[in-house]
Amino acid sequence: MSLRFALLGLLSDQSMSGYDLTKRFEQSMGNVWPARHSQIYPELNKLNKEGLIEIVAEGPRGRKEYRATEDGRAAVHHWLTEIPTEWSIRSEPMLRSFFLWMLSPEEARTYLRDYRTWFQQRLDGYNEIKQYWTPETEGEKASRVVLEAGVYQAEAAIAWANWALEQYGDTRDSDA
Amino acid sequence: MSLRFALLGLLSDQSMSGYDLTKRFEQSMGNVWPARHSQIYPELNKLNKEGLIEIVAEGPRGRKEYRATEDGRAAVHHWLTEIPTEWSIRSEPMLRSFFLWMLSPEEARTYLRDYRTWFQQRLDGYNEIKQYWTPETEGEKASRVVLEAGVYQAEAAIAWANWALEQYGDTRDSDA
DNA sequence: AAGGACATGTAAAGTGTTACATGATTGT
DNA sequence: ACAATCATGTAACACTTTACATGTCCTT
Repeated sequence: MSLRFALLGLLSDQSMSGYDLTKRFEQSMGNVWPARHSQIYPELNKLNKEGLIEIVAEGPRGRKEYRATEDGRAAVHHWLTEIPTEWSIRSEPMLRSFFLWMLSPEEARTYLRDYRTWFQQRLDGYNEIKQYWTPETEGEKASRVVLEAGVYQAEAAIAWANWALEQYGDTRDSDA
Repeated sequence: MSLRFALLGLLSDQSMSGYDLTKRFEQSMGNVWPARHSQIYPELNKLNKEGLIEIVAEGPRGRKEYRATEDGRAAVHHWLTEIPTEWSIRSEPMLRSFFLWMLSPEEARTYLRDYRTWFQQRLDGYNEIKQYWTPETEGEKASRVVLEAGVYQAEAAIAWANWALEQYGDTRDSDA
């Protein structure tokens, strides 16, 4: 169900095509809710048939630009306020960490350094965006708040990786 | 693919039945990779047929206790060292946060307070476990390291929620 | 004129959830 | 005896990924 509300929410803020939405998922949105174009396009057609979104413009190459209807925005509001949040998350990096005991200490440290590096790059990317991006729409202002969550999470992930590296016998601070 | 390695990893540390594994997922493992018994039992039968796990004991009510074979442990090692990690995660709470601009400030604050409360309860639970649980097997020692990741992340989530509450006009520190 | 980006779609396979289904054992 | 827990399984449906499929427009 979440994908449809993700699309409705994005189309409540700005009108966009499926192609634009796909890029959005590849960039920011996919960090918390991945989706491919093969899932997005059929869902848009469903939402359109249900009257939750409407076509506001057509462009070259069959491009269709959608925006959420009043019903669509109401559906997002209902979801946010009445439908209980699914709190549990799915994280393969953390799943893998449960099994670090099956690796040699050196292999485990390699994993933890990769983990740290990945989040460090995220963090660098987020800070870059913070520096050069000025949110304009209401949706972008909220995205800016979520971006900050990414910063907090990445910093926590890096701090944990450093702590875990000590547990796995890392004394140096290589690749920090 | 991840579920099979989660099961193989758990059964590399301790022999367990599908029922035991299901409880494991309801407790610790499900925090990072949820799974129900209806997914676990068929996967165990597949792993058994493939020779990656074997039955070590049978008990009352058709209980079957499994453990990973040498091949099974090798499969986990291969996964951890050779198969690239899927870094992106799936988090409905963060997805919802993208759309807080569609709520009234008071509704947004309610969501953020619920968010903070949920992570605070997680954190309390984690600290409780840290206090009374002494890891014994190698797998449990690694789980202890992952538990610490939960602590870091919950603390970061709470810190972010407090920051976000300020953005959404919260001055008091209610429900902290 | 050619390559890359734009643009949309479907089909098949794989993964995950909910609901259905059954029965044995243990503790009170 | 009854209730709770233990214990396993399947079926239908929903969601997600990968692969297939097609064609247009823009820039150099």
